[in-house]
Amino acid sequence: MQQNYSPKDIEAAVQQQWEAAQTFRAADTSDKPKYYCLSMFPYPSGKLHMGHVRNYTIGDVLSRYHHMKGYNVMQPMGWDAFGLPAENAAMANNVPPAAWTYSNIEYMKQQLKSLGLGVDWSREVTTCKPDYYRWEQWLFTKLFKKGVIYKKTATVNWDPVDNTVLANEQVIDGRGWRSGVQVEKREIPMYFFRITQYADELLQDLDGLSGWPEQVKTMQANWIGKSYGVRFAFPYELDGKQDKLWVYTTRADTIMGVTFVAVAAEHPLATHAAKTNPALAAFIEECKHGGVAEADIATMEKKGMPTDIMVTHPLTGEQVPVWVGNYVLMSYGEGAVMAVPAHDERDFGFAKKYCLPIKQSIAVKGQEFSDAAWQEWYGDKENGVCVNSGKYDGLNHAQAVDAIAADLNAKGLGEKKVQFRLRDWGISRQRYWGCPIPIIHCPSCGDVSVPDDQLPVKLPENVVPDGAGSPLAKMPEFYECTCPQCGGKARRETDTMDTFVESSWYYARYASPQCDTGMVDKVAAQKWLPVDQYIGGIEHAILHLLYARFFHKLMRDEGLVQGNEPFKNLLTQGMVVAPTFYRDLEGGKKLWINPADVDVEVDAKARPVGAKLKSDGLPVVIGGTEKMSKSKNNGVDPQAIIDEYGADTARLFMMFAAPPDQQLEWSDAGVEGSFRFLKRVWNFGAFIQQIKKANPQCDEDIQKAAGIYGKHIMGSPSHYPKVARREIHLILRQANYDLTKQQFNTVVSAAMKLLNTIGELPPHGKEHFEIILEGVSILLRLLSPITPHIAQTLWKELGYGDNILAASWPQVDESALEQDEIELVIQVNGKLRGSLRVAKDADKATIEQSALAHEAVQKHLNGAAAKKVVVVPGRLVNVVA
RNA sequence: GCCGGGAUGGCGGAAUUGGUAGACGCGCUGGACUCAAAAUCCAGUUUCUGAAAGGAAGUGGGGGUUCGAUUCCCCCUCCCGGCACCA
Repeated sequence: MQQNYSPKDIEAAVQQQWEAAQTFRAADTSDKPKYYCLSMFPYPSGKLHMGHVRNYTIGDVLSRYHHMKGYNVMQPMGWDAFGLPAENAAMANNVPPAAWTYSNIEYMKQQLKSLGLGVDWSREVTTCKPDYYRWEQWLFTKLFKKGVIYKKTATVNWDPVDNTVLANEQVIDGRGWRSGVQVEKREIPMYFFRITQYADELLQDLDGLSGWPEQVKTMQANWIGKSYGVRFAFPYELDGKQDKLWVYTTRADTIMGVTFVAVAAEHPLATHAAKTNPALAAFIEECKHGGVAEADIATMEKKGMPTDIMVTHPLTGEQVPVWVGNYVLMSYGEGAVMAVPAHDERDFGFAKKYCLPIKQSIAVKGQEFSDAAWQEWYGDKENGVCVNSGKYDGLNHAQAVDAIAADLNAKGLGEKKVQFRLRDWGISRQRYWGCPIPIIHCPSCGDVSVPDDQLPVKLPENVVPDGAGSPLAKMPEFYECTCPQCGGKARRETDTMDTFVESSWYYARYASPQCDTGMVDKVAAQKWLPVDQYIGGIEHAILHLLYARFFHKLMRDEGLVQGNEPFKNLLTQGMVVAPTFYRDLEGGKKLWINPADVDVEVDAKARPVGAKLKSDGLPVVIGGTEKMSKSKNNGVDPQAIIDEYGADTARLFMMFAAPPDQQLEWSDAGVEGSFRFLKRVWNFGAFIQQIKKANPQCDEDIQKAAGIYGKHIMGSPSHYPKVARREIHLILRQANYDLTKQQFNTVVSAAMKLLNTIGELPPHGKEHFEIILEGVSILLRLLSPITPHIAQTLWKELGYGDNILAASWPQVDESALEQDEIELVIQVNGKLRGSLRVAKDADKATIEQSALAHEAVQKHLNGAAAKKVVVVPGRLVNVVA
């Protein structure tokens, strides 16, 4: 065993042992219970970032912990390989996305291996390879025939200069990122997954996901947004024809307060009115400008313009004006809304702006209705009752909705309706680097899905896109084809699928990654699914996780998988953040400087007072602490950390710096602290080995061997063996408890305390030495999932066994925890005033008496009698003066 | 704007879920070792007050419940994630 801790040597050696022994091959047949541990697979962007390191370390810790607990663990890895960045890189470097992607995968795979992850690489999955996406195409054709996939138009961001559809990310302040020109909304045909058909099930099944964080379930439930309301119509006559304008509302009780109706710019009524109204036509044109992102639409200034169309209020018969509003979305609900300024915040603002009438129809007892008071109770569902509402006066929310829905129903103008906020999932993308949609457009047969025997529809891999629409649409050799039904000339669909489709089912593919007879091997899927533990960033809380849950249900309904949910337990990890530094440049721009190139100056109390660039010694501005990103140049390259300190240090720091679900702040000093701890572990191991080389059966030899080192490694001989052993097992108990909570930062704390404790017990003789050996064996096993290389090396070197992964997980010896006397805290009026030692089984009366007799209590009572004494067994006594 | 989180010493964080606030680590200060530095080890380190013993304040801000609140309730501020074509 080397005297000095050299992670480079031991990590490479241990990784070779694992590889040679195929330690992490997951057995399809095993007597042990299975544990499928899945981390969200990476997008192969080029190199690993800290977020990856954090994600995969958490997964590896859980995998190794369960391995040692006796589970048959499967931890697979793969590549979410289709996506927009590959096209951007292709354009920048003139390399086909395929070549760029494959070379990134090659490099990142080496990086993942150097982290020492216990991954079963024989199950690797790459989504841009035909053997993967062919099954996605196969499922598409099944669902298309079933009607779960259908075609309709949808609104996209259109760049009128580059003539291309833009992703929301490519729209900056309403302008195309390359052209700089204002983007427009455009309607194009797309294929949709009918996810709304599963809305109720997706909502209800959240209740069964006890292993998911509440916040994620709440977000998903709100996203699905089930609401109970009323769909009803305003009849109208236009050009001599009778028609109805439909709206949906959850506040039918306010229907008597309607003073106008607002429709989307794309609504047929708006289009009709604009024909004879140039100003309105111009406004509608203006509404087309800007992106489609909901956040932009929700925060933009609410604007509107009247049409000359009037519709009839379904209950009062009054004439109500129709306005066009830029905040009404055609794609949501009916594309039209009733407006009740008195009882809706947005309508109120709109009515004030355009001087539209405000008609109160709800009142809250004891409260005056006025503009000033308005915000307090305008929409009060709980306490409000109808007023100025004729026959509905005095009814509360629920009663009024019932009565109004019944009356609308009787007139044939409406009914109660459950509605979801969730919209169907549009998956067509006008991009090259994605999975081709397996549809053929035939002039006589229409849209025909590609037959099984013609799958996969392969994506050509040698193409460099040019940023002006999909290159596939310019490749006759790709799109020219014959109709599978009539054999006539036809055109292949050139759109590709949303990359969320690939990531919605990869977890199932890992069960049988090489299966070439189906999407999954049903037996293997049944064995491994559901995923026992899924780990990934909180940013995926809604979209990815909802789509994957939806896909699981689709696959279930195809008979491919069993069970209703794909992920039993979910851990959402926080982001990795770092400080930012910059200098102001001309034109308001900023030059972002990497933290590694900056020296921070601190005052006597270690508060940062300024920062200087290392290279020129001149000041830089200290920015905020933000998510590591290229744009803020505050990323720390994990490879540099691994090269300098080793994977174990990187992993240890990641686990120690913050609980897994919270944001993690990068700190160079913290990394050094982690490294220091591992050095101390190593040095202590070397020390123990020295003693063991003497005769460990003999007290004198142990003492002599300890003497060789001059002194024991740390601390003073302050501990009696019984106290030390109790401490060791108390620490272990805490660590085991924290592991069940998946709170790894305190598990690391426990390991540090453990080393401190055993380091303070000098090996003066056999009894002490045996406790130290027990403590070391617990320490190494606690560390093993987190820092596997050093733990394995010391485990073997110190003669505990050949393979620490085969060792059992340490158990608390309850008998070591027992003690005769316990210490109670004494409070007076809830404030700490002293402590009291009592027998562990002392009764309340005795404790009360001793507490009242306590010097500090006497002092604070100042001669008066205690009003009350609260005794919390095993914890404290509170005397109320 | 809507939905979901978060805020505790100079810093990252802990507090077994209503019972000793600040575990563990970083940083800083002092000391040992050294010709010196690094490394390592030892001691101290919430703030104010005090020579000390002690006392007081204190978990983003304001209110409330309780013998007792970082923890529960109400209101507010700031920061972060998501918002359907980034992944």
